[in-house]
Amino acid sequence: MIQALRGTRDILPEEVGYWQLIEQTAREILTKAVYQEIRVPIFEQTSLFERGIGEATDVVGKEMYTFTSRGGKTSITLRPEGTAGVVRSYIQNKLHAQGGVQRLWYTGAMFRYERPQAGRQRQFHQIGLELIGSDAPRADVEAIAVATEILQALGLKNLSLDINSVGRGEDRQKYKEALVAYLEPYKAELDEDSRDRLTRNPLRILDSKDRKTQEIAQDAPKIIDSLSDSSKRHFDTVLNLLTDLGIDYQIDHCLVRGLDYYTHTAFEIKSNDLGAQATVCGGGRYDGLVAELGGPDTQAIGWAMGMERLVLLLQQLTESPVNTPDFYLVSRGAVAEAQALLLSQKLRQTGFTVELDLSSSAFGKQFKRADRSGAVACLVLGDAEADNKTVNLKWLASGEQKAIAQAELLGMTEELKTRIAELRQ
RNA sequence: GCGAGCGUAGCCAAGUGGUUAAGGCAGUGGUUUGUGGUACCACCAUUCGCGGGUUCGAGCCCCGUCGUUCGCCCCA
Repeated sequence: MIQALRGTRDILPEEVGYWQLIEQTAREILTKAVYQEIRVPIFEQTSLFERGIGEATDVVGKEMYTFTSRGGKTSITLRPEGTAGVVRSYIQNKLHAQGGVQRLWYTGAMFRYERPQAGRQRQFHQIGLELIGSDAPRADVEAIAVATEILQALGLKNLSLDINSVGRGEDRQKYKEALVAYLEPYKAELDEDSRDRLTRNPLRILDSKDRKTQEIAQDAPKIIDSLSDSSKRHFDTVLNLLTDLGIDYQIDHCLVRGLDYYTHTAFEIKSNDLGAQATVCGGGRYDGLVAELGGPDTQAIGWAMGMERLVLLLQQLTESPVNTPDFYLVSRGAVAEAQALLLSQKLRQTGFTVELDLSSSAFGKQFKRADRSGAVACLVLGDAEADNKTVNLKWLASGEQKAIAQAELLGMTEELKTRIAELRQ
């Protein structure tokens, strides 16, 4: 038997309602904030991610699905995240020439070669937002606010917003030096990974889960103290505006995100109800990325949410929304079955959901299936009804039924809709 | 890449070396060939992920392998 590859999975009908709910909710809120959907390719030239995300990052270093195109010349990579592709498109299509800011959002599959675990897969799905062309602190807060609105609209609880500023390039360089200077004397006591990172990517040491390393990191210099005045002012303004909007946050001095392009604001929204992979939404400002990828000097901020993780949370809260029919059509006998088929189509055209039993089996069997389908009402068509063009309308909850002309049934749409809506309560 | 747990039917499972592999859900047929939800009856794994080994005998023990889950790393 051929199975789905490790780290990929099927989203079956019983689960897909959650996905549709998330997509629909996000789409509504994003649309109200006048974000426009953008759809970009699922694979790109490898160098886009190498330059955009950073060669030293884990994502680029060991997690990308990279292959050579058939011609043998181009190195191609399945996108491991959404921002790089959107920014490439922004530059290539000269969206900056339209002036002002671009408010964009996207959704789709991302790919990273990692060991699967709870809330982590090799093919996973994100919904993300990019607000390109503003360096205003209000942009940071708008982006975060839209994220929290979506999460709130989904009814998710126990979420917390962690935020930090990683400053701009110069700030970070200065901080890196201070941090390395502080850590150097403790080198022997750090865990192995952190020792490696001392030269390669010292900021990430702050994030280590090793006990001893955490203790040492506690007293390390804070990045905030290395920020320039303007960077500090930006961060303070963002925090004040969050407070104005009533959005709670914790400053996490150790929050350093794994992609190189982040500047200034970095944030994560986490849940207590997930396993080790607790981040539901992550993002930040990326003021240097557009220029780095060959576009004009342009500031921007964005985030991405992990759809699988949202689904995990929703599953804890609600039953999967299911599509149950208004009518289940029971029929038997050649003429009756043909009429039932036609009737099902006409009912659909007037706005009902209709399931047609295709079995020709005994009425008893068909009623049993009608029950299981969760239908509100049954329409019964046998030889007798077929002869005089009637149909038996049976309300399944009460068992009440009556014969009615097919033409008449099709004319009482509003009355039926009201009745069905009542019975669905 | 590293560590730990788990693989018995479509799903949930009992079973810890000794004849025929419990049970439940779902499914199919029937009691009931023009009326469902309840009830009752029947059917539904020659086989326990796969390969090898130990043994008179293996779902059960051992080795390998594949899959899966959780964790490390990293991130959504």
